[in-house]
Amino acid sequence: MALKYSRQRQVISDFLMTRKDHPTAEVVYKNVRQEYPNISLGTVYRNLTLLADMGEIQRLRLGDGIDHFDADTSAHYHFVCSECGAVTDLKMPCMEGILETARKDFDGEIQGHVTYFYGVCDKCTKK
Amino acid sequence: MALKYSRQRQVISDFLMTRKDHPTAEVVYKNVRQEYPNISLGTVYRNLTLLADMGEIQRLRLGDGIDHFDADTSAHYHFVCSECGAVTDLKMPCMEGILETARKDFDGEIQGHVTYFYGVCDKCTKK
DNA sequence: CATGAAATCAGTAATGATTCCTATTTTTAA
DNA sequence: TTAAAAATAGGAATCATTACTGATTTCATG
Repeated sequence: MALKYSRQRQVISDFLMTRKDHPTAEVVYKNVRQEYPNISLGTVYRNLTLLADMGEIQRLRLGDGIDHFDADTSAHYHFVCSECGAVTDLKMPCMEGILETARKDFDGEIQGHVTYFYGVCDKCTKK
Repeated sequence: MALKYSRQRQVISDFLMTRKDHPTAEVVYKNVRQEYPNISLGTVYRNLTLLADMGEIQRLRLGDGIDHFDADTSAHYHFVCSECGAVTDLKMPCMEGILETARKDFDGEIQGHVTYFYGVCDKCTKK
């Protein structure tokens, strides 16, 4: 049960910290493999899940059916381009009080919320 | 290209209107099959997609990796129970101005947003 | 009413992201 | 040093969904 060090996990974590485009497991795999050719896709998935469970990274589910990962674990919102699929950070502040609003008239425990925005990104607009 | 009537699509649409629990394609399939035993799962998927594209129903992506469908196409928010997976409507008003906030400091066109809440539902809290 | 082109269907195969399995290798506490 | 626990590579399995195909249904037009 105790977590042991693993070179692979370190490399995955390091890689994710260099990226701000919220890559998928597949993208992580392809990139990490350049430095670590023998790593397997299963290992990438397992470690991404581990890191997310530990709270060291964030798993993003943005409606495209593919999980994206973000080394920035602070609360912030994302934008997804409907054309190219690019995911970018938004600079808007986290909505305070939204949970309070949701809790009104609701039986049960609301713990959090997920919000993301969609549309056409800058690059795709100019095409 | 012109849409033609189909009994199957009618039955699927009718069924969805009777439900307020946002069923998945599989659940729609199992229920519709009681009235229409020969319908195939592919037909259910195709028609749910068709209805969603026409704007007659809503496709919900709530982070559990399975699409849910909602005959209520008005803008409203949902709650997902992390324990039992149940999806329920929230009575809170749609957040106005959230798009305006998001558009600040962003190049590109923001068209909409997706928000859902998660936690433990009333029933699961009491177990 | 007849008819034929287009849409839809049932059934099944294929896809794609993700998870599971197993024999082997790595980590690390004692 | 060593042995138990954790992690790995590689591949098989899973599961939601989509694609394919030959047969059936719909419906505008004659």
